[in-house]
Amino acid sequence: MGDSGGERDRVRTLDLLWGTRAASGLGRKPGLGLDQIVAAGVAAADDGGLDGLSMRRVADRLGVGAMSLYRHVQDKAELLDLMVDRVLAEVRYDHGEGGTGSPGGDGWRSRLERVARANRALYERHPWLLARFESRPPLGPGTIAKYDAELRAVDGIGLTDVEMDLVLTLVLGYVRDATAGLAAWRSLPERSGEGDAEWWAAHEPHMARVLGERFALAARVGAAATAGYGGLHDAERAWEFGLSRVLDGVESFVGQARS
Amino acid sequence: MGDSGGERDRVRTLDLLWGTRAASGLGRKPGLGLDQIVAAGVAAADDGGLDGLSMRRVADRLGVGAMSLYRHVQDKAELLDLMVDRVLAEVRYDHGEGGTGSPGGDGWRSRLERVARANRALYERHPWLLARFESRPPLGPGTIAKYDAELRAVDGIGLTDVEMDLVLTLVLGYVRDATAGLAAWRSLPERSGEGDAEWWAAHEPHMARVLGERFALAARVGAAATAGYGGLHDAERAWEFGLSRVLDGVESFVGQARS
DNA sequence: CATCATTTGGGTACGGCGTACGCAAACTAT
DNA sequence: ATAGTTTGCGTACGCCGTACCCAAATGATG
Repeated sequence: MGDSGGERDRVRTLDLLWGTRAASGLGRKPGLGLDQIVAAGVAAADDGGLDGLSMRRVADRLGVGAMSLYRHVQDKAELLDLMVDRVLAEVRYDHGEGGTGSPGGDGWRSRLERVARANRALYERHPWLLARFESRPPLGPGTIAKYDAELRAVDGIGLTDVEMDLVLTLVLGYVRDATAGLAAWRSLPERSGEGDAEWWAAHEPHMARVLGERFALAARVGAAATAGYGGLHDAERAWEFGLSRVLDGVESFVGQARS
Repeated sequence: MGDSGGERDRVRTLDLLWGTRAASGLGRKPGLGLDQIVAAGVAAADDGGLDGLSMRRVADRLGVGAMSLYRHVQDKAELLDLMVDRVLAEVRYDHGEGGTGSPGGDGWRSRLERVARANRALYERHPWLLARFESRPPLGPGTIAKYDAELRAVDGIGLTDVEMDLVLTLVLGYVRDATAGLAAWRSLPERSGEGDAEWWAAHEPHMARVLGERFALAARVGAAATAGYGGLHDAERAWEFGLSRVLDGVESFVGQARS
């Protein structure tokens, strides 16, 4: 989503993120603050999605002209970067130290699980974050604070620094993908106005023809997977299943890394 | 990426996908085929990305007017759905039956790994697929053929139908997310024209201030994670690490499901 | 062959987008 | 009072998806 062809100043974006501006004091006083713009952007994206987010719409929300935003922001892409860092700052943890286990710290699994669920909640609060996955936003205070807090979940359990990062990347990646799957599944019936039953009814004639021929396995498993408990419940089950599996994979790794 | 607010006929899209059209034979002969349009769309997206994909551009590639496409396709969104199904049809497998292990079939892990690598190759051939993750496209022949072939990797190893689907969803989800991470990491220096060194140089002054204060852990681990072997090699390592971890998680599940 | 119904190709146009450019207003320093 | 600097924003340009409509091409019917 498109910052391709971008030639904008990344260092200036960092200054914006960390609040390091010159602010010479001269000239007309700004009646419009960067924080308000970013907040309006987040609000606009929260209801309306990334598609509904336009510079004019953000400006309307603030009661200013569209071009006024460009006095504080270089690009729409830069505004999006600032928005990301702002919502990442919302995440808070307070996993102190131990959890279930011994004082050496064996509650890492429950801590990682808490990290996963917090991230899922974040994505559900701001679904447009899911569509920003392909660009690596600059490291702002919100991004780093979140990273720092989440590293604490896997700190001191016998992993090297690189391994801690690898584990965290894996878990966060799983959460993003699984949450995207949940959101897509949830938005499907609402978009076409059909329930799950009608959706399958529309697909069935095509499935039936193909069932006895080449794709018998797909037809059988697909039916079982979606018709089992009803669409939404199934997506929830997939979330729990995947999370357990990922944590199992981490657990076997942590076990042998400690050896 | 917007098909929000879509009210288009999904059944007609299915007919297009499976080649079930009326084709009354009357009227002017079509000088433009649906296949050519979809192929041109894929080609346009391959070089230029999803941002660069516009109806006018696809039409130019075919030497026709932009509005001519709408005789064969309802929407841009429908064209995208057709494009997705077409590229999914590219994936081919020939995992016969056994692999490394006993005739009962214990080569599932290598088969799943082959599935994962094939999907990564697919995403690298068509990076725009990564940005289409949030919409669940209709089940066309390419989608189902791929699903069927991939289910074969986990068929007959003691899992229920639902569990087979869950495992496959988990692995494919990991591949998508990890590949997106690789792509984002790769595109970062090319976008700003900087190498990894300059990127860190730009971030360093801000990191330094924060290092001793609140986010010491993040600063230490972040530096270790990215500076270890150089950016790109690290991303490759993250891919292998995550894949092994996911497969480990599946393995422990398969083991206890067989009990 | 003439006529009509039907289907395809595509030109024009509309509303929305990101944003380059330039000017008027507001403010500080002199 | 004047100059210099910064902010707000109106206008305009080139993109985009696509609604609408008409001309060209073809099969069916007389």
